[in-house]
Amino acid sequence: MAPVFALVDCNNFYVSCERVFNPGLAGKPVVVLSNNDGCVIARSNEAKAIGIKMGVPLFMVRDLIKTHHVHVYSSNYALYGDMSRRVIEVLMQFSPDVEIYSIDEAFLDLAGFNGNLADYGRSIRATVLTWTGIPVSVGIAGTKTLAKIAGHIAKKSKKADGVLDLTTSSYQRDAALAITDVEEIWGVGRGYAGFLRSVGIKNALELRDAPENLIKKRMGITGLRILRELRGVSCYPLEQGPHSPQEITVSRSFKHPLADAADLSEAVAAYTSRGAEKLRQEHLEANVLAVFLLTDPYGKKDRYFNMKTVRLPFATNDTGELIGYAHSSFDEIYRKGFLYKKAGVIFRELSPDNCTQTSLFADHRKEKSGKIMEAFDSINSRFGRDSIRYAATGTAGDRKWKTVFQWRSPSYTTDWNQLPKVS
DNA sequence: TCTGGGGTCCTAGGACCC
DNA sequence: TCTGGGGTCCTAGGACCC
Repeated sequence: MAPVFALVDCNNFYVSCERVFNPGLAGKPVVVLSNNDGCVIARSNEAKAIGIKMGVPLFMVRDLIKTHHVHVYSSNYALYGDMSRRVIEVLMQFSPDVEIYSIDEAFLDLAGFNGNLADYGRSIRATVLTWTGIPVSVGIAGTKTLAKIAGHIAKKSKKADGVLDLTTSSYQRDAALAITDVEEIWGVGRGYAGFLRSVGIKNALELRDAPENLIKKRMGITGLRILRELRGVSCYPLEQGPHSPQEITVSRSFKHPLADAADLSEAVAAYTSRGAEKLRQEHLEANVLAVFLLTDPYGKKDRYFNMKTVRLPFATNDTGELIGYAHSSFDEIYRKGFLYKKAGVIFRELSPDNCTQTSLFADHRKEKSGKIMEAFDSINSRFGRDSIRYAATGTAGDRKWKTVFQWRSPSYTTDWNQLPKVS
């Protein structure tokens, strides 16, 4: 059976989430910002039309925002994560095989579907909108790369109105490829686009018809796969089921740079603690831990970056143990005299937390740690994150490294105290 | 004079994604 | 003054081994 993929992509997802709970934002320019309200990471169509670019630092568009009365929100990941889960739930009703690709995108396997695919796509779009309030676009094709292209056109084209099926006509498929610039192709970023343009390949149609060896030479196996997917040969199957991460990172920039080891080691402890929670959530343990520190990468002078990686004597997800190792690593890379802008912790070589055979000593240690961590997590899940935490993550009221969210909307769906009020 | 070759593992860096 | 966070995969090169 020939594969058929539908890509369902939430339009301007974070902005759409804000609009669900604040309908007054409809038709108005809206942006959502990154951590510390640093950059614009989501824009409504109106904000795009004004010329606010993706990823632009807030201070560079202050004037635009003021003159056009743009509504500004800090990011609220608790809200977006919950809305994403709701969208996925709806999609599950349309196919038993759904791959959650990112917070705002999913692939559906529609290979077994008998009927009009475009109609089915329109039904998906209408249902998601009714049940969650989130507008989506749907692209349907024989490979994931072609489905991405279909989705992209579905979103922009007035005629498509949110849904495009490229499985029915090769004429239509070629037309879609011809209007897709190389930089819009999934897997082609700035580097590859520069190369492709330098050899005269400007759009997806020209890439599809390019010689394999030319592409292979400069873009490796990745390039070859893109080319084949454009030709309709599916190279990326639907990936389903519980996926286990290869690594877990927790890192943050600081609103204001930090110099003191005391502040930085608090931040490192807090990131380690958050990372350990993620490990336990995934039922994983880390065998390797890395800590890194860096100064302002945009700064001209006194730049510093360092990372220390250590292999742990036992795989663990115990917060206290991990903080101990993280602090030793931190001590090795911290240098007095620099202004640090960011710190982070990475866990690697993750193994399942159930079946590690170690030693008698380790088994005893693990049993104790497991019970403590279980209690720790259940308290925080019941009373909110950080209801209890390790003293190493800071006890003073002013933890200088804390991320700033000046314009955060309430967590309408995940916090009893912040439910929307109807009056 | 003539100085191998292949495999594996690890790491760093590049490129890309949302 | 003010510039996010968290991932994946691939490749090249070095170390090491036989």
